[in-house]
Parts: sequence; structure tokens; C-alpha cells
Amino acid sequence: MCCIDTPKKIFGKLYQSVYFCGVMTKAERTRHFIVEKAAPIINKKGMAGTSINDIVEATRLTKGSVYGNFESKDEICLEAFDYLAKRVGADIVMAMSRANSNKDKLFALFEYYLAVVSQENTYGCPLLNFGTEADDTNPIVKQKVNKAILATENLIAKVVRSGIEAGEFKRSFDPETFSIKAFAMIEGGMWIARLQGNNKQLQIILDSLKQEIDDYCQ
Amino acid sequence: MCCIDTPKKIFGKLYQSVYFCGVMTKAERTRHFIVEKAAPIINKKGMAGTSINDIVEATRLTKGSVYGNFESKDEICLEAFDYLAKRVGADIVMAMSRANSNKDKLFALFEYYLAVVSQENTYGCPLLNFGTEADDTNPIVKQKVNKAILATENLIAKVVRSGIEAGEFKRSFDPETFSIKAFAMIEGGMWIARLQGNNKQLQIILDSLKQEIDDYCQ
DNA sequence: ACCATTTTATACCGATCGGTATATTATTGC
DNA sequence: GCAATAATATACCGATCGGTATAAAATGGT
Repeated sequence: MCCIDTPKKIFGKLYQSVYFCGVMTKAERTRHFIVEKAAPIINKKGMAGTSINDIVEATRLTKGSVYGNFESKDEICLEAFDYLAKRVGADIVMAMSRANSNKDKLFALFEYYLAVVSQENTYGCPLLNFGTEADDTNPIVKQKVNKAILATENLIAKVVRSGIEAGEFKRSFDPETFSIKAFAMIEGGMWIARLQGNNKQLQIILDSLKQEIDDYCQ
Repeated sequence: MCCIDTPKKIFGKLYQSVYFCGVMTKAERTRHFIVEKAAPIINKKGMAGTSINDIVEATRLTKGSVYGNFESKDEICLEAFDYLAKRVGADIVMAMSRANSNKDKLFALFEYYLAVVSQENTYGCPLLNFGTEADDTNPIVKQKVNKAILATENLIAKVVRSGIEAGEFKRSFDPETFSIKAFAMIEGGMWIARLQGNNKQLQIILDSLKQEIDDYCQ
């Protein structure tokens, strides 16, 4: 589904890299390009902490060019969150799809988070970063994060449910409780890992979740 | 230890409220007053999202007056975090001290977080708010949050440990693992509660922690 | 290859940012 | 109560903020 565009020289500047679809118009591709470059910066420095100039520098475009494709900084932030959330969601589904049993799907989810937290240029979970900033300031982002939380929890609950139906897990394994608990532990654990600068506590948290799953296996 | 100062009229403006100690100099009291007013704003809007003007308006002082007491906005943010973290810590110790058994101390901790999350003008846990913003931008705040995390976890672990020694909990109850896990769940749970606008999931998370404690009681 | 349309760069806007010099006012030690 | 000191308000600084008008340049349909 993806294709690579030849980098274009405009006014002597090299400014585009990878596009997701060749049938996009120029404007759509540039919009996507801007979001792609802005998203990690916003995830790192926050919405309030990121200036248009940061985005201009990262894209190597100009302010007029950025505002030719977006109404406002706010719109860029919204699309940046959507982009990051969609990517995380896709990566999780991908990681889980490779596992065969439902237990292994849950374990794959844990491994994904463990891998992502130590990755360079990732700057932590976008749900946590955007969520904590938005909860008292930006109701639109807040609602988007809220939906993403519920979606992730539902994903976990669904796996547990199909594990029960497949006879893999005991019937006493409560999908809703576990999904809520596991998600809170993962987000809390990733937050701690980033602040501590290591995965020690996150590892303990994920091991504890794995233990709980094993206890519910039959 | 606390005393109430008569509100002072200066240039016709009423600008001071409650001080913690009467032997403070005027400057010390004003510093404290500024921190007291700024802290909830910074906790709500973030360090980058809060302007000096926000603090000027909240204190009803002037910019020159604020900068007469602080070197920079950064210094205010640091003291605001210290103030909030210290207050949370003191409230937790207070809540726990009223309980007799170690189990009840842990339950009291949970109740504290449950109460705080629905409180007006609280704007969520300062550790989470400052921590997520600081982790990629402000190493000093990052370290402060880091220390506060460890302190809280140690507090939990200590209660579990003395519960084991008192014969209240089984020896299989691991203090370190539980404290890490419980803290991640609480922070994650509070974060979710604030975004969802209700305590439903936090309640489930805390109930799950209580269940685990009960399972380790003998 | 041309021309209408889209997209870009330049230059600029008023507002606000964090921060400061200074004069005025309040406090404090005596 | 007075002088020395501390704390405050006013006015202002350059830089940067988010955003825009406009003209030049690139794109795309024919």
C-alpha cells in the first residue's frame, strides 16, 4: 500500500520522503508529510510546548507553506494525535496477529510496549502524553484519547473473551476487569520506565501480568 | 504550626491569604504565596502552557513583583512541583496514620487517591502531570518526579513489610513487586478516571488491589 | 506546451512571551 | 519615628508567538 516518492527539490531544498499512497494529491501528501514530521515533536514537547517554528524547522518548509495546508496549530496537533494513535493501534494489531494462541497474543502486546518504551525518537505513549496535557485544557483531544483508551481496553478484553471461549482460559478470568487493570498497569509502567530511564519496573509489571494470565490458563 | 495573616491592602489591592508560619519574612511569605497560587495553575495547564501573566493574574501582583521574588518562570515551576508533591505526600501519610492495621493503611491510601481524583481544583496527580511533560524536556523536574515515585513506592513497600512482620500478611506477599504494581495501577487509574470523567474504572482497579491484599491476609 | 489552479515562499501583522531597569512604596531594625 | 533596606509597581525590552496577505513558483488537465 505504500510507495516511496522521489525527494523533490524546490527552491533548492530537499523536502519530502515517504508517502503512503501515490494517488494522493500533492496537497494531501504534503499534509501527511507535515503531520509525520510534527507528530514526534509534539509527542515529545507537548502541544503547548511545540511552536509552529519547530514544525517549520522539522519539515524544512516555510510558515506560509504550513498554513497553506493547515488552518491552525490546533489542527496539526489533532492530526498528529490521530496519526500517532492510528500507528500505535496498527502496530499492536500487527504484533498480536503474529501470535497463535490468545495467551501469546496478550504476551505479544506486552512485548510491544516493552520494545516501544526503549525506542529512540518515540518519546513515550502518545495516549499518555496527549491525555495528560489535554485533560484540563483541550476537550477535543481529551475525547480522542478517551476513545483510544476504550478501544485498547476492548482489544484486550476481546482476546481474553475468545481465550475463554476457546477453552484456553478459565471461565473465572474476567475480561473487563483484566483489560482495565492491565491497561492501567501498562500505561503506568511505561510512564515510570521513561522517568526512571530503564525498564526494571516495567519488566516487573509485565511479568506480574503474565503470571496472572498463566494462573488463569487451564 | 500554621497561622493566618490579616490580608494586606497594598495599592488598594487585597493580596495575601494564608501563611504557614508567622516568623517568615515578608519575602518568604510572598514567595510561598506565589507558589501556592501558581501551583494549581501549572498542574492544570502544564509548565509550558502556563504564562507568567497567568501567575500575575492569579496572585493579583505585578510582573515586577513576581520577578522580585523569583529568578525565572522555571524556578516557580520547580517550587510549584515541590509544593504539590510535599502536600500530596503529607496528605497520604496523614490518611495512613489514622488507620490501625497495615491492611487498613493500604486501603486508606486507595481511598485518598479515589477522593483526590474527583476533587475540584485538583487537576490530577502532580507526579503524572509534571512527569509526562518533563520526561523529554526538563531533566531537573524529571529527577524530582523520579524521586517522588520511588518515595511513594517505598512507602507502600514499607507498610507491606511491617504487615508481614506483624503476622498480618503472608510471607509470600512480596513488598517490592506489590508496591511497583500498585503504584502503576493507581497512577494509570487516576489518569483514566480524569479522562473518562468518572471513577468507574479506577474503582475496579482499586477493588482489584484490595482483593489482592485480602488474598495475602492470614 | 499552455494556462488555470494549487501550492509555495517572502514579508509582515498585532499580541504575547519571558524578563528587566527604575522609581516608588512598604517594611524593619534601632 | 527615622533611616536603611526590602519589596513592589510601572514601563519597557527584544524575541517569539500564532497567523496572514501576497506574489512567485510548481502542478495538473487538456
